[in-house]
Amino acid sequence: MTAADAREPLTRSIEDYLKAIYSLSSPDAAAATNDIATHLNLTPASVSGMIKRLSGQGLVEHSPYRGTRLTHEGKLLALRMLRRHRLIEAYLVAFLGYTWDNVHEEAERLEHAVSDELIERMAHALGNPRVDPHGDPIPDADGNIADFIHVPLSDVEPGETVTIARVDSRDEDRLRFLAVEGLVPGTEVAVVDRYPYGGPVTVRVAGEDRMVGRELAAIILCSR
Amino acid sequence: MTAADAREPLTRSIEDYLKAIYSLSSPDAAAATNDIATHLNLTPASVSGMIKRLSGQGLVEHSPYRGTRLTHEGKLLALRMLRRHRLIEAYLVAFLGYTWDNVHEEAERLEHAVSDELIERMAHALGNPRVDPHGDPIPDADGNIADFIHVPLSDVEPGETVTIARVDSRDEDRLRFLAVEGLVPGTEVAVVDRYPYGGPVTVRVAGEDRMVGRELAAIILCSR
DNA sequence: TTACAAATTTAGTTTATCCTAAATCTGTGT
DNA sequence: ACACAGATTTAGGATAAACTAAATTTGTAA
Repeated sequence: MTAADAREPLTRSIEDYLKAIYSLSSPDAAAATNDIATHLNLTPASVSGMIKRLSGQGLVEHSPYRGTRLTHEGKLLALRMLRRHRLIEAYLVAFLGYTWDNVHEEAERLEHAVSDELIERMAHALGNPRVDPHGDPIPDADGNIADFIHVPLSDVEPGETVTIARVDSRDEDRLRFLAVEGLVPGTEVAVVDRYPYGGPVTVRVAGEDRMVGRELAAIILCSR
Repeated sequence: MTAADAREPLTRSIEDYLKAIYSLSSPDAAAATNDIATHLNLTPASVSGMIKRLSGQGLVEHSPYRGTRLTHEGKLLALRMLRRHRLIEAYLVAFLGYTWDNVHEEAERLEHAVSDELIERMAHALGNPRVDPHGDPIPDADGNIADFIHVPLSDVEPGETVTIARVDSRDEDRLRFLAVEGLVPGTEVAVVDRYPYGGPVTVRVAGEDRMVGRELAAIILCSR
């Protein structure tokens, strides 16, 4: 049984549920109904109803009151959506003048409308990138996704030099601010100092010292 | 009252109805319910119901049993969809390796998902083309559409030389055949002979004589 | 002019997806 | 051990957009 088997058509709504459940569950924890509802801006009651249907379609496993996790098939479909979303973002930034702070919404709509063929053509035009403009890994067409190990900038010890690999936020204001500060994936930063108790981190970027608040430092993921 | 005024959100289905009514009506003739149904692959009863709703939204005018035509606002929205569809087709062919015979379906889905911003970015990347890969005129962002005057190849007199401007078909097989024969927009053809009673037309293309059946000749629109 | 076939509309359902309100479960703190 | 807050599910609707079947209108052919 693979994701390519015959199955009822995926609606936009189902695709969104699968993505949400993917991002809210982990190998050890199932996704909570309430969290899914918050993530999708729906009421918990609506989510309960839909999960019953997804479960009937074999896309999720649901233990009442305990949470929901994706089946293998559901996970493949979720990864397919992730691939679409991230490739679309990469394409829009590379070829159509979008910036990393304004691609999310566009990709959110397009990911439901593009064909597999178009996605693969975009991937080809981009040279099969491994990450999107935020540094998020792009699953391959078979649903394999790289599992990079990153450290939040807020956890890097003073004295260390790291490279920004990924920024974990879709908030337009934060992303614009980070771009202005030069804190984007690929940039090398040296941690100069770190104030205790949630204080800011001082980093040296392109020869200049900058202070980065803990809230931001926590979403800037780095590789050593 | 312009199309930019506050109005309920356009659903995919409404957008499709507006396009269908646009293409099935003319200044003098309203679109027939049955024809809309055929065009959209729905039952006439469904169309009747939806037309009532569109009428309530001020997008169409409906005289029961006599047909439906677009209001000014409805027409602007239909032209907006046409612009989207045709620019998407042009973009996919120019930048992503699509061919004129396989872009239609992809554009049909994307046209409902793209933002105005993306459309204008694609238009810019293309250099604001006036026609799509089939030679269909692309409305501008204000809803103005060129009204080219063309002659079907089947009506061109032997001895005349014309340029193919537009091909009025979305059928993949026909389009592929025409591409192989070199009968695409921009090509100059000389009509050598024309057999009576619906017989084929003989044309000279790129130094070679070809026979074109009337069915095809009728959808090949030419300018003199 | 009438009678009928074709076109259209109305009436009544269906399915997907959402909602609110009410009922039920679960784990934690005393 | 148990009571309660918070999480979840169930029950009962609403709306959008289809459908089928039945009723109605229209134009045309005899």
